[in-house]
Amino acid sequence: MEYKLDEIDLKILRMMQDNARINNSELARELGMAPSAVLERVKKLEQKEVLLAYHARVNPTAIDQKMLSFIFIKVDEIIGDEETGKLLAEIPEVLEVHDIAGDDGYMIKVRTSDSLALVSLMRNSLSKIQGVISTRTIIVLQTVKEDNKLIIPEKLD
Amino acid sequence: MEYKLDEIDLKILRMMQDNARINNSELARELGMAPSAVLERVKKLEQKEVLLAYHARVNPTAIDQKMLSFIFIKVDEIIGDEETGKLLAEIPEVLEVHDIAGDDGYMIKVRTSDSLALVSLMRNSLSKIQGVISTRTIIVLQTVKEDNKLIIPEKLD
DNA sequence: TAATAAAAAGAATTTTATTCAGCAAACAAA
DNA sequence: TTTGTTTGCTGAATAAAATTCTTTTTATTA
Repeated sequence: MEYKLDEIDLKILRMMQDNARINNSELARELGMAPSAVLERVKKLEQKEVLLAYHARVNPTAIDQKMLSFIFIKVDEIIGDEETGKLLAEIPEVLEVHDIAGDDGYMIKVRTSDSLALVSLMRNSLSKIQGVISTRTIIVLQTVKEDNKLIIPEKLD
Repeated sequence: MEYKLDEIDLKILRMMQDNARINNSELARELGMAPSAVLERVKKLEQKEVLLAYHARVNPTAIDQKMLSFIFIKVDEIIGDEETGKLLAEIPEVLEVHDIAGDDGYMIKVRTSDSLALVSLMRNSLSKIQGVISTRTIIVLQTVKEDNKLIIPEKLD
């Protein structure tokens, strides 16, 4: 399942990360390669799960999801901790689920329309999940940056 | 600058969020509309900043960015707090910067290759930013979910 | 070095993007 | 209501891109 990325692959990743809707011909032009060759590389990158998905980033305020919060969730270790994470991930308002070090268990990222919706999510969804002992909520007042663009190196050794 | 989204817009957003590389003809087919009409809508959504960007999601492990952490950053309130957020956002390893409630100041999301790189980032970049008083780091052991897909409603009132 | 495999180029064909004219519904103002 | 205006759609024409396949080149390795 190993796959070594060369400079061309990394360039492709960089361009696709910046603009996932760039067309194949444009990619090929920028790389100085034939479109067919580039297409093959892209398909291979998808197949090897280097390129995981292409997402449009939607403005949350435009669809009335003005509230962002992070919630630390302490989990009963005796209950299946693995399972708890999966259940959290199934909640649509939950955008991210991270298993964290320390005794907190999980940290999740949640978007809701407002604080009322957050409270009802916690009451109706979170608290019903097996193994959830307690929660601590961090309220985001303002987001300064939120592109999840990774640093793509020039080359990998 | 207001813009009310109808059901068709919301369908477009949903499809684009799921697969940003869907082509315009396919969109049109699914919507039962002419490609030209759909194209116009997409352009308008971009122009109105409802569609903010299109990102390829790259597998972090494939490019050797195995470590994920969140850092709480306490900021001297007397120094320009606004400014501090911007400076944090400029660090490429910093994927997200959130201004949070309470006395912590900011919470940032950081990806590095390993813990060494994290430490050096904190020493070389974070600590040099004006106004940063202290930091508290949360280490992510494992990520269960990390698509930042919002809930797109059927309709908006 | 010859054989084999992998990657790229190039060409042909299908599909898509893009532009634009024309039409109809919605809207606003008189 | 009437008129003029705007908005959003269709449909057609053309340019551009995607996709497939064959050939060629480059790398790999036995």
